[in-house]
Amino acid sequence: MGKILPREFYRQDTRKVAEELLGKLLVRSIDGERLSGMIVETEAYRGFDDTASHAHKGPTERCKVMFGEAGFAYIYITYGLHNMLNVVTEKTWFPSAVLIRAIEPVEGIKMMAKVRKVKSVRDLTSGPGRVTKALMIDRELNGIDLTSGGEVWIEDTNSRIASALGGPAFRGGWSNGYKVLRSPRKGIDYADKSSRERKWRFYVKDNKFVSK
DNA sequence: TATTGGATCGCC
DNA sequence: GCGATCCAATAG
Repeated sequence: MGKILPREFYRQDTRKVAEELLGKLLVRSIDGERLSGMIVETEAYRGFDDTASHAHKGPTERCKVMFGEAGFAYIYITYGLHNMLNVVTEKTWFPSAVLIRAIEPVEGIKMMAKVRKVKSVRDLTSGPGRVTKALMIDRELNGIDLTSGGEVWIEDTNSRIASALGGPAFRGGWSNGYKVLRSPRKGIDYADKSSRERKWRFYVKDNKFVSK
């Protein structure tokens, strides 16, 4: 079993956390069963001058978790139907979080498929709304601690990769390492120019679970 | 209190 | 390409 990432990890610069989360294992414990996947795509939302961030004008009822302690979950609904999972980063009162946009399924793939009702494995978790649906994460879990090993947490993956090598989820090159690419963030046309231009989306090159 | 528009997805 | 779907944010 991998080691649960401690609060110190989340207290680092949001862009560093976003990049370092790639390759880590996102775990959902449900009825004693593990559902999990490797994180392959993230986005950083950071500070008062980032007009793409919900929190740039200050705390509101929805986004107040982003102003709290690092290592907690910020979960909200967008477009009236999709739950988005973020991890809070950096210092208290500095609004910052990383959006988990895609994972590569590792454990509990059958259960994910049951919940998602899609044809291909690729469609299970290749987008932020798909990730939360597959892992049965919704805003009931907003504000939970991600460092205490309760319902949701993130693990180091070294031992996990070893045990999973050769498994179906790993065809495609995890055993050979991976390259990180970055780009502007998605779906933020409403933000100002400098915010739109920031390359705060991080993803694993050539991984098929990265969203389109 | 009313209006508006999303950190998307899935089907046409 | 477009409709779904509903809540938070803002304006009045």
